[in-house]
Amino acid sequence: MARRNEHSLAEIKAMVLNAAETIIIEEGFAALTIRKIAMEMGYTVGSIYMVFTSRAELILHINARTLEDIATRLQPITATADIETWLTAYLQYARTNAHRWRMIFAQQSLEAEPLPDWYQAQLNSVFQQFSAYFIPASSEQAVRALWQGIHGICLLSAEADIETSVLLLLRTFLHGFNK
Amino acid sequence: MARRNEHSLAEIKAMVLNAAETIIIEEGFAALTIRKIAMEMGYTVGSIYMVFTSRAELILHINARTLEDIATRLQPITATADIETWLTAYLQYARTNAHRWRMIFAQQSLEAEPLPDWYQAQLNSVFQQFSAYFIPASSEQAVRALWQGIHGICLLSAEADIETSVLLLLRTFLHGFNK
DNA sequence: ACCTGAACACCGTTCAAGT
DNA sequence: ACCTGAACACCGTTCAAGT
Repeated sequence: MARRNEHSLAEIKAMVLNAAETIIIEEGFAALTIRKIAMEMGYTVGSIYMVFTSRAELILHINARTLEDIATRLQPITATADIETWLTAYLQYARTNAHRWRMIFAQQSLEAEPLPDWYQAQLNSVFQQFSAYFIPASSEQAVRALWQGIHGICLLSAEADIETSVLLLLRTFLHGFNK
Repeated sequence: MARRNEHSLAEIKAMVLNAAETIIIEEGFAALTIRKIAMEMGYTVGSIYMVFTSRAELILHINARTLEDIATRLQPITATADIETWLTAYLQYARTNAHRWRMIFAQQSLEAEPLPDWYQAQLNSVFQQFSAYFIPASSEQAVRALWQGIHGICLLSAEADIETSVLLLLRTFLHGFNK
C-alpha cells in the first residue's frame, strides 16, 4: 500500500478542509474527529498529518475560511447599507451557518498561545467592516467593546429574540454615544 | 475487593466536587477527566458514577457551586455600593477565579438540551443582583442584553483592559438609556 | 450494598514499513 | 516520495464480579 499519487499535497489539504466543513455543517463541532475526516475523504488518518500539524491547526484554518466567507458576503452591504442592515445580515449569517459560526468562538475559549497574525487579519477583516460605521469620532476600544458585546448576546442567548436584543444593545449604545 | 464503607454517598459526592474543583483551579477545564478526579480522591472511576450520572451532570453541579459562590460574595456589595463597584467586584472574581468562572460558559457552548430549572435559578441569582440596579423603568430584555454583552467582552478579550472595556460599554449604555 | 477494575468503544498523534 | 495502518497513550462509560 501507500503511494497513490492521485492528489497533490495542496489538493489533499483542500480535501481535508472540505470534508471537515461538511462534517461541521451537518453534525457540529463536537463531531469533528480526525478519523471521520479521513473516512469522509477516502484517506487514512496519517494523511491528514501530512498537511496539518495538529487538529488545532486544522481548526484554525477552517475558522479562517469561515471568516473569509463572512467578509466576502458582507462586503457588498458595507458599501450601500446602514449599520443596522449590515448587522442584521451578519446575524442572519450566524443563524444560517450556526455550526461554522459557533466554532470560531469554541476555539477561542481554549485560551492557549496567542493567535497567529494571518488569523488575526481574518478576524479584523470582519471587524473592520463593522467599525467603519463608527469612524470617525469613536474610540476604537468602545467599538470593539460593542462588537464583543454583540457576540456575548449571540453566544449566551437561548436562540429566540437574539436579533431584538442585539439591536437593543446597538441602539442604546449609539444613543449614549451620540451624546 | 469493594465495599469499604468509609464514606456515605453524600460524602463521596462532596469529595468528587472538591477534587474536581481542585483540578479545575490548578489545571483548567480541559484537564478535568473522570480518571483524574478518581485518582485525586482515592477512589476508582466507577465510584464517580455512583453519585453522578455523567461527566456533563457533574460539570453542571460544579458550575452551580461557582455561581452560588459568586452570588454569596457579591451579596454584601449589592446592599451598599453602586453598580460600577458591584461590576468591578464581579470582574475581579472572574479574574481571580478564571478557570472556574470560564467553565460556566464552556459548558453552555455545547448547546444540547435546555438547562435544568435548579441551575437556571443559580444563574438568575447572580443576574438578579445586577439587574436590580436598573429597576424600575428598564426593559428586562435590555438589561439582559447588557449583561450578556459584558460577558462577550470578558470571553473574547485578550486579558488586558477588560475592565476598561466593560465600564465603557456600561457607561455608554447607561448614557443612552437615561435619554 | 458498596466498590472495583477490566472491558468497550472511542479519541489525537506518531512512525516503521510497504510500494 | 507518498501513504498506510498498527501502536501508543489517552478518553467516558458500563457492569460482572468480588467482599
